Amino acid sequence: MRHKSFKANLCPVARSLDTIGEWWSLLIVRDALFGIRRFSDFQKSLGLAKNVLSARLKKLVACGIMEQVPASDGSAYQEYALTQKGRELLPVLVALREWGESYLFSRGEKRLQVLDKRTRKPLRRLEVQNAKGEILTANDLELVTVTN
Amino acid sequence: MRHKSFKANLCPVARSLDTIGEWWSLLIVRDALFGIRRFSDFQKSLGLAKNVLSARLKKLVACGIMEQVPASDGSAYQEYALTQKGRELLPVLVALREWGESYLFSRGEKRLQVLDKRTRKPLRRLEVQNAKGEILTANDLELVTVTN
DNA sequence: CAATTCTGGTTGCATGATGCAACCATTCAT
DNA sequence: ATGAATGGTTGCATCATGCAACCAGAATTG
Repeated sequence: MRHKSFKANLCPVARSLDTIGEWWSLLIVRDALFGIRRFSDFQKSLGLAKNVLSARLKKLVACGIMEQVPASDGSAYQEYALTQKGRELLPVLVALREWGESYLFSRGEKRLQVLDKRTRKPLRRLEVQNAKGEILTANDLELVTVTN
Repeated sequence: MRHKSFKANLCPVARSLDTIGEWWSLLIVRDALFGIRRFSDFQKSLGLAKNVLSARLKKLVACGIMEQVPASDGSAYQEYALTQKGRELLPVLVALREWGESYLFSRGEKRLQVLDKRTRKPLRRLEVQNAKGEILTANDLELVTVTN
């Protein structure tokens, strides 16, 4: 059943999910952020069906999140690289990672963690803040309709 | 076709998506963060099929993201409220919102924006930072396997 | 109090999404 | 030249989603 479209939705969350909310899309972006570029490498890393991978990559290219570029090894193949639009999904992936780390692993359970490459230290935790840097919860927020 | 399970995945992103990556789940959490509690209000706000809403709410309760509580108006009905685990999805929703605001609306197009209720000002933008507060890109990150 | 409406679901079914496996054309390596 | 690697496409079965109808209990209205 075709998903309901949020393309015309006033809410940016809904529009984001319309673009990257399908099963597998964010995992493809995650892998691309960590350097995967080849069709077969995405397929091997994720273990998804090639027909679905093909469809997802096509959509990510069509949405401007990824682009196809000549292979970096000089061969005749093409690779998939994130655009700036795609790279700016990093906070989404990091937020998902932090929530998952906090709540979806048992103590002592093996997991993949992200570190700052240079310092080998964990990242500072993402916090929702106001303009002055005060940490906010959902209760501190309101929704308004704007046209900027 | 049943989605591949990421329950045993070492990556927290994959585990998060296993829990909240189904179509509609994050929009339900978004609405709950902004105060919706009743089955019919979720259904009206989102416009999704009642059978899917019912299944999603059941899963969110089973995963400990939401709980069923007596209705706040004293009637015999139940409401759905986010747990702390659910409320801590706020940065995920804010990150999705920011990306969507940046890339999925045309200039001048009407949209819903989140403001700090007290100051009426937009939020500070989420940034991926290291422990010292330096802003990082994906190129500055590495993945390691840990057991903490 | 009875009738009607509201609420929170459950059920049946059709369409599209995902998973699996096979197939195929081009490119690369030996 | 041959076989392997690469990047897909295709066919089909199983599940996910959307739609609409149905239903039981609670609440509201006259």
